[in-house]
Amino acid sequence: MKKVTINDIAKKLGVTPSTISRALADNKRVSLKTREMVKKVAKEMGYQPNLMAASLRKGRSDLVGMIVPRINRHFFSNVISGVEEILNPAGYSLLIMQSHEKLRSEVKAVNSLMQNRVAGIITSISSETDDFGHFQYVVDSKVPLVQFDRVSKELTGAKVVNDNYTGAYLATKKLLESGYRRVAHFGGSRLLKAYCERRRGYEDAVKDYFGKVDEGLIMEDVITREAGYLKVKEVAKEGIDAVFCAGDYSAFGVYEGLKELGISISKEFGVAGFGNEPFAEMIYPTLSSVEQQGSEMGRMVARQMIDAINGSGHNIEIVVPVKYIDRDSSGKVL
Amino acid sequence: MKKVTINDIAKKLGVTPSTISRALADNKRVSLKTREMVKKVAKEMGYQPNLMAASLRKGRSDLVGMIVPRINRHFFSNVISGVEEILNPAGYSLLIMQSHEKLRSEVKAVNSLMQNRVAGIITSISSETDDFGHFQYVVDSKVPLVQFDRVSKELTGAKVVNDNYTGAYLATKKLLESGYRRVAHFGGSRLLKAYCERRRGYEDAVKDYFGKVDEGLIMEDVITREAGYLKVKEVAKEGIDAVFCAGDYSAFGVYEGLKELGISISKEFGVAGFGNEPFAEMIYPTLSSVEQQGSEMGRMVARQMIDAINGSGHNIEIVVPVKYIDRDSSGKVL
DNA sequence: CAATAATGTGCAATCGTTTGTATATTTTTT
DNA sequence: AAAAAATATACAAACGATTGCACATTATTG
Repeated sequence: MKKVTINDIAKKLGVTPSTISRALADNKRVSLKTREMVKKVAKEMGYQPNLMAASLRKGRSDLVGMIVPRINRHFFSNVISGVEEILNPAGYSLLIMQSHEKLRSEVKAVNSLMQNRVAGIITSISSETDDFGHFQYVVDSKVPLVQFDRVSKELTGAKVVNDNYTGAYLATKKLLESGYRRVAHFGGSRLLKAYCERRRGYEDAVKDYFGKVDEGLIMEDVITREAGYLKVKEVAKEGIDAVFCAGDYSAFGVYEGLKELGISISKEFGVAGFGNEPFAEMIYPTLSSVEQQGSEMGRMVARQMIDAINGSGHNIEIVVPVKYIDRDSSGKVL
Repeated sequence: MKKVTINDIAKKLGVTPSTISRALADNKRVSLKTREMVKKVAKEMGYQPNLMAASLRKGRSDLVGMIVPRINRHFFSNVISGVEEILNPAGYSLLIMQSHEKLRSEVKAVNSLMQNRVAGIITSISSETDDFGHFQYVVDSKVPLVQFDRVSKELTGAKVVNDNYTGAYLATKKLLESGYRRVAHFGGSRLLKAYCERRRGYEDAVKDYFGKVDEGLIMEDVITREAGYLKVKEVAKEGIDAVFCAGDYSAFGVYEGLKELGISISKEFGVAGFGNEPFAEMIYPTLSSVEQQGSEMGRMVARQMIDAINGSGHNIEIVVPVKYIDRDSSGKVL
């Protein structure tokens, strides 16, 4: 079963390949009659265009590359899903690679994508990345680069980020309004802007309530379940009665620590997380958290990419709203 | 900044493009000296091979297509991750599409991948798919097809599935050994083999224990959280004292139902799930479940694909072992 | 030293499209 | 009815690599 090409169709119809090509592309330069005939015959013959040939000739492909730290992370897989949702109907296919948070892998991925002559690259930068040469190369090559979540200001092109600030602000505010008085913050790495923003949201909420922030209540790099567990056991006895965690996993660690200490979550100690992992509403008590709307973010990212490919790209930072989800862990009413 | 081609390198070195091509491919027909020189200059000039041109000429690309129902499902994203882990170092890139459980999308995805002349297609069939013409077309086109998890015997090529049977058997067996006497089964669709296998595992475990199976204890299509919740409220009063669910989500629904009914999980009523979702060890009491080892499965799938691409593909079904994880929900010792 | 083999490189066609320009045909305008 | 404009199709050169075959040079052999 040999692959049928436009030349085969041309031969069968007694016209030239160029006419076939134009007919299939609905070019008005070929008569409507011919166009219909060509399409009919093409379908009959089971013609499948060879996108590689087309891309080679056109100088760009219909592939969009995407590099994320890990595919199997709730947030990232949601973004991917959203991107795909928009990109596919627009005629693009997604080439996905993961960096595993390693700069080396990221560089390799970029090269691989560039060799495939992708129409653009979407990425959320690895946490290890401190040199942006590989991405700068993308930009210099005039290949659209759209960043999301973990973005670098050093690189031009569209950026799409969550409204980490507001999410953190709202989560913290609710803890304060529920009556907790010494609300701590378990943050992430200061190197990642997302965490800085969450911290800022926390600080401003506290400031707006008390007029000042107690720096002693802020702990950095407490982002894993284990870290949350250890840290809360360390500080819970020091008069702290609530914590806003920069991630749901550390919040769950806090749950474990508190249970071990015999401290009642919600009644005696408020907790809020960030990310709204699926388990947030399944644990007891249910965990207040901030939903990141990954799919929505992915859709925005995809739209930016399409614009950029079409030459109407903007060098802007888009902030996607987040949703604070109030559950039992942050209300004293339990 | 114009893209540099092998012709540019050839011109600079005063040789022909063919020599460059061979040198870069480490062909012994060009002298070691020349090869090294070419590579050095290529690097200096920032040469990035054009994979589309190469693929066009060679008649096949280094892209592997993958179609899954949903990217953002824990299990699938793990498989993708595993596939990528093996395929990338081997020089292949992954083109991912989701079917959203729709036949139409699946067909579109297949066409899109075929047009991109992928070297092979990996897929887990949509639950809606009852016609396999699109995949048969892939097989007929001699494009390797590797199926996983949701496979069809109608299609030739490697298949990789979980040992659903054993996982279900072990989970059920543990419930019986813990002393529960009327163990029900909340299963999935009979159309999907995976669920049939889980049911079979349940049945055999019960048979081995009691000598016979009470068909009345088996409920089909109870796979969502909502369904589990409703069903357990309906049947818990009928003397049932445990349930093996074909999925963790329905198991969680069972938790909700039981809590509402005031029935103590584990002490009075045993529960086991399937899938080992992240929340399984975070809920109270922790949920016994069967881990599917998605990444491992992905790695196996990728290896099968590489074999198939290299012409040494087997038309076999590989069974990947699962891991029963015993937690509190299925022991009366709580 | 002639004949043969081995080695390294060049030539040119090819993969399947796209597209600028040319040409042939038809239609419209004056 | 001749000139101009519009329409439809053909021609041929790309795009950037790969590869069978030919050729030239050097090394090996009898």
